[in-house]
Amino acid sequence: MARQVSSTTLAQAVADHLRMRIHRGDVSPGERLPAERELAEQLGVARISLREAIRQLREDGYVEVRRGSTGGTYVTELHRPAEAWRARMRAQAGEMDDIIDFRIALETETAALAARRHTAVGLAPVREAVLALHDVIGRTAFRQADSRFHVALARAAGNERLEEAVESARGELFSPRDLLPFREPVEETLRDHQAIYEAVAAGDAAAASAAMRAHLEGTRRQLRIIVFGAEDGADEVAWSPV
Amino acid sequence: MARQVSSTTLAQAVADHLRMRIHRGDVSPGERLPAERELAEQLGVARISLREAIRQLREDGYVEVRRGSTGGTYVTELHRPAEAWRARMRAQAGEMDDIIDFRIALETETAALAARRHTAVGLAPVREAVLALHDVIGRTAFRQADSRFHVALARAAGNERLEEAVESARGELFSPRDLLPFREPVEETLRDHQAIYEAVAAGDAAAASAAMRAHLEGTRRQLRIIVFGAEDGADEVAWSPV
DNA sequence: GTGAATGGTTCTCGGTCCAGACCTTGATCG
DNA sequence: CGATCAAGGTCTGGACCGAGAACCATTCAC
Repeated sequence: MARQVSSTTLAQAVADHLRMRIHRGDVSPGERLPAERELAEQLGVARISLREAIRQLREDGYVEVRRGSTGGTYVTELHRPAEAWRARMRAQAGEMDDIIDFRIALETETAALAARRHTAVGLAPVREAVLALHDVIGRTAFRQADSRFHVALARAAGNERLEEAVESARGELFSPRDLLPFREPVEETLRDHQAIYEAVAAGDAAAASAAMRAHLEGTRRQLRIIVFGAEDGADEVAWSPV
Repeated sequence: MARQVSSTTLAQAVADHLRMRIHRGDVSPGERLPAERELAEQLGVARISLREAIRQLREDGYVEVRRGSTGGTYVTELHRPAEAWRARMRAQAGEMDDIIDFRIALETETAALAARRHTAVGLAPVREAVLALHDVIGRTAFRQADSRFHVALARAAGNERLEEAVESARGELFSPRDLLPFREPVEETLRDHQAIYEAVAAGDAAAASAAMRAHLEGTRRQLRIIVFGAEDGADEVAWSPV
């Protein structure tokens, strides 16, 4: 009966939104955000609120601001936020697993729903995202193709609540993959996405769900290596799909 | 790139919080909320913000306010909100199924996690909630015991994100069960809860997940009858657990 | 050097929120 | 019957936030 309730300031909401978009890879290191006046209008907020949000992101090392005619708000290489994220995951041991478990809950069922409701038109973006991963050059394109796949699949499932929750949960993980050597995750991700797509396209809900679970358990292993530096406890993953 | 971002007023947040608590059955028809000054302090907001929230709830027919020494804010019989909810679900056909599908995603995995992590101490509240349903007299007690079970199970799963999401999704459904004849849902719910509890206590994640799915599909059937008045399309439920 | 595009700053108006004081209502008890 | 008390109802002053608009400062291309 005693939980605290609070509202969010607009600047905070904008900062969260932008941070999530950076985490998800919608905008990548080196890229420039739209000009303040323009972005404020796009988001439907006053410029001063957007500026306060940018100030927060700058303090956390997500963006750098330059003035002048080629100026603007540029996304950094994200070294500092990535390291801060890693430190936080190390400090609060269970949190990373909780996020992954949450994603498993959402995305296995998302894959199953997409398989049951699959339509050619709904699956087209999913297929494109799978193909895009083949031609990927560089981390930026990799992260964007990866994100596109999961979001497209959520949309194909046709459930707005699931789609929003998937996007939100994905925003809590992100960038530290850039700290990994590059070849392996791409190949593994490519293989997993392919398998999920095929199961969904075949209308096999159980297989789609199982493939998604396997994919996310693979993500968990990767993140464990990144965060903790060694592959400990990687065998407790072997329980059968529910 | 063009999504709108917005903040919430504190009064709106408080109203949503209280409405959800009523939906979930934490406070039942006829019960009195704490005095305004007291409740405002509990929630950590100014009295004027709480009053604005109560004004909203009063307009929607959730509460009645009486003055004097036995006065206070009383929860109504909820006839009007229940009817409004039903009308909304009829108008937006897919929404009810989306909410149920969302709950299935969250709660099947919650049950599986609880089964894998089961500890005697964590399961005690779940067991109590199952037993409470045996002794239930009246709708109020039924709804509270039902709610207690799901929340206790989410807590036993030990994942805060899942727990919050489960509570939030449950807040979107609720009360219309009171419009049903009373005996059947109790017996069905009792049987389902018992099955879920036994699977969790046995550490059988797959069985717990399947039992939860069956329970929620049963809920879907009940709600279909309540909202649409007939049992249509009740057979498309028969696909096997994933 | 000039122009254009950008971020930086300041002002005003209205809305939100808080804290506190005070008023009104209605049940109850001496 | 009247006093009391616990509850909701109302008002005020001040702090802060958000929207909108105008203007300042910096940088770069030409």
